[in-house]
Amino acid sequence: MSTYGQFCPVAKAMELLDERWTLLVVRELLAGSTHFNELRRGNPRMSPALLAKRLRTLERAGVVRRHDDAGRPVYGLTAAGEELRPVVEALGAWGVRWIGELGEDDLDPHLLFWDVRRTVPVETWPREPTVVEFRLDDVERAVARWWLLVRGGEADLCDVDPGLEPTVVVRSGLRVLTRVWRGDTSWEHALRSGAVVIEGPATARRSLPRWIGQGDFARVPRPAA
Amino acid sequence: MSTYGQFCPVAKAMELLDERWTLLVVRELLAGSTHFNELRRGNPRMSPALLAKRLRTLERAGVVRRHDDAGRPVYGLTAAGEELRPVVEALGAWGVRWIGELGEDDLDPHLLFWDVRRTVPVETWPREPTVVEFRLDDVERAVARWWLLVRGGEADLCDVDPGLEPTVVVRSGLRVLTRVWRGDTSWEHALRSGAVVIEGPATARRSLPRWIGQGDFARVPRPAA
DNA sequence: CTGTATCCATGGCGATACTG
DNA sequence: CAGTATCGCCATGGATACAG
Repeated sequence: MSTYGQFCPVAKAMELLDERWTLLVVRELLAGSTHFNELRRGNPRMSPALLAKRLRTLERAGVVRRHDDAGRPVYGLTAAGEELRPVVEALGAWGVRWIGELGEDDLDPHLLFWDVRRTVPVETWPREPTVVEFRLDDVERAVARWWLLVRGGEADLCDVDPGLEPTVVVRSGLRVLTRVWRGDTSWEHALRSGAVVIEGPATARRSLPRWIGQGDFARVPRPAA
Repeated sequence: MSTYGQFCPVAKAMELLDERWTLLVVRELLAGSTHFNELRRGNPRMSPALLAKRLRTLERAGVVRRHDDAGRPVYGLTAAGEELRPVVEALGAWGVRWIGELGEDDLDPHLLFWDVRRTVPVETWPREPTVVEFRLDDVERAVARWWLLVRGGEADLCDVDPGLEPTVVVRSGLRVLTRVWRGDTSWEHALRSGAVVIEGPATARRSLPRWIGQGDFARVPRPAA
């Protein structure tokens, strides 16, 4: 962690927080991840060594607290860490407004559905077990099919067929689905244009946009221009 | 600018903003600096080459706009740049609350008085030209004496004797004065303890804390512990 | 005053493999 | 599952000098 040689609170904060990946680890903790491999899943391109290093730095800084739960390490935010929420929210709100273009490299089905799974409003789903199958038509076959399974108030994500008949099937391109999730476009618009197609019983088809919802920053209003 | 391979708005924002110095340049622009050397003054440890590079990156990203004013380059924030104010404010508020300890290396009289000069509430000062001399007793002589000169609604900073009789003289250590400025301690407490001493006519002595005031993040409440 | 040009050292970090 | 260990590259950025 290198220094700026400034007493300014912004500079002191950035000495810790401007290191690569640091704030994305905090974002994962704010989103509720607690175990090492959960944090890895939220940041798949981060090497485990680097994640371990960042966690220790954050712990030393008083942002993260690590404790053991029956021998298993658990990471959580301290009060100081929890107070980074406004920082992360301000960054996300700014990012969704002003960094709209996504490169091919920014698209990742695993990250998308991982985020969907943990954000999905399960309370709006039917009481009976419900399976939504996603079929991405513009990615390699190995990552083209995903299943979101909601039952008993819990959401599960599978990348292999869970063997249950899907209630609805969603056919889409990865980019479009990602843009809908970010709120760059609406479910309504994506469906009307045919970029996203939902197959299944009429009521389920109509309900699906509300079942899935959108990501945390989707409701941030966009610049007029 | 390296990438994270994530569509998350926080990640997209950080691809731009987590590069070293970037947000401190934005901070300076938010504070009103417009010329290259003003930006350097606010970040004296940044090399000019790097500042130029950051400005160009920010320009490409649509955060900074550069235009010429009678042949002289002027930098300013776009709408996107101006909207980084909440981000910088959230970072500063967090930093002043949770990164309280300042190393010796964080103390810099030039940065301190540069910040004082541009923040000072000139409207509270007397109408007649007023000079405050600062004498730092714990730094090398070359940077131990500073003069803040307010007249005609303008504040000027000198590091050499301006030749005007000072209205008040403030004697202090650099660390204490920095802590008062950041709001880590109050003027009242610093004066009562004798860590800061004000010399001059009684009315001016009593007025000085309000003349100088405190830095932008000083009023952020601190953690109870 | 507003930057460029050049050089160089460092260490950050990505990749991979491996261990308790 | 939860990390260490090791390696090596190359980009970052610090320092300095210089130019329009």
